Amino acid sequence: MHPDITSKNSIVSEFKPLDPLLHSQLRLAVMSLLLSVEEAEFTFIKEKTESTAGNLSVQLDKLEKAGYLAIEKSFRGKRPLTTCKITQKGVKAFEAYVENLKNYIS
Amino acid sequence: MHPDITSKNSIVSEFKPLDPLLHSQLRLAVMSLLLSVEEAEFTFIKEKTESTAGNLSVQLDKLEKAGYLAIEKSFRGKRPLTTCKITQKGVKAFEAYVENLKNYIS
DNA sequence: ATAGAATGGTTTATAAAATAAACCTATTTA
DNA sequence: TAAATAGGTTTATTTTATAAACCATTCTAT
Repeated sequence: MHPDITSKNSIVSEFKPLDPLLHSQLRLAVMSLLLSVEEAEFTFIKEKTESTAGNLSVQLDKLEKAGYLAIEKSFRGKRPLTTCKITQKGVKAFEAYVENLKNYIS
Repeated sequence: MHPDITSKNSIVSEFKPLDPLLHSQLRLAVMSLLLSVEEAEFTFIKEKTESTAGNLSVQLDKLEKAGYLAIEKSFRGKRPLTTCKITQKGVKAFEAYVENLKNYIS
């Protein structure tokens, strides 16, 4: 990792792009939550993030499609149960996001 | 500031809403930049943030309308010159944003 | 047994945002 | 004097975020 020497700039770490998938309040909250618990049910996430079911459903889909979450659908007794876990890819992405973000807020 | 005791929650600082005006890559970069230099020209900001003029123009307007920036239009020689400063309100908002954000990323 | 409420979501529609493209006026350069 | 450059603004387009409506099943109370 040698320093960045371009015609424009000799300093690294200006404002690097922030992963748009993570730069969203609800998705970021979901990822943050799942980093701390490693597994959570839909309704639990919904309560903790104070989101609506519809919004959460959409955002979980996006995170899953990006490979940041693994989502399992099963049943608890007779009722549907959606369980979410963060993936290693998700952890990496989150960490990178935080690193980049620091250059904006420090 | 006593602890938050509601029917829902006895813990403060879950995921507080993030000021949508600041939770935007370009606007956040602009604010960050202006916090460090306290005054900057349009073209300087444009270069540092690697934004297009159109996008920057729109975002500066929003920040000004929110009272986060003071924008002065003048001339340097014969050419138009737009100069931007962060306001106290802007500083406060930025600080609050960062405080809230920390609960998401720590 | 059955009407109504609750659970656990998904799908679709709407509003808001971000971004890019097109444009404008004046100025400088060839 | 035509073309390029500076310094932007305005408008149009694409993405996002969010809310509203919906769906299937399951409980609950009568």
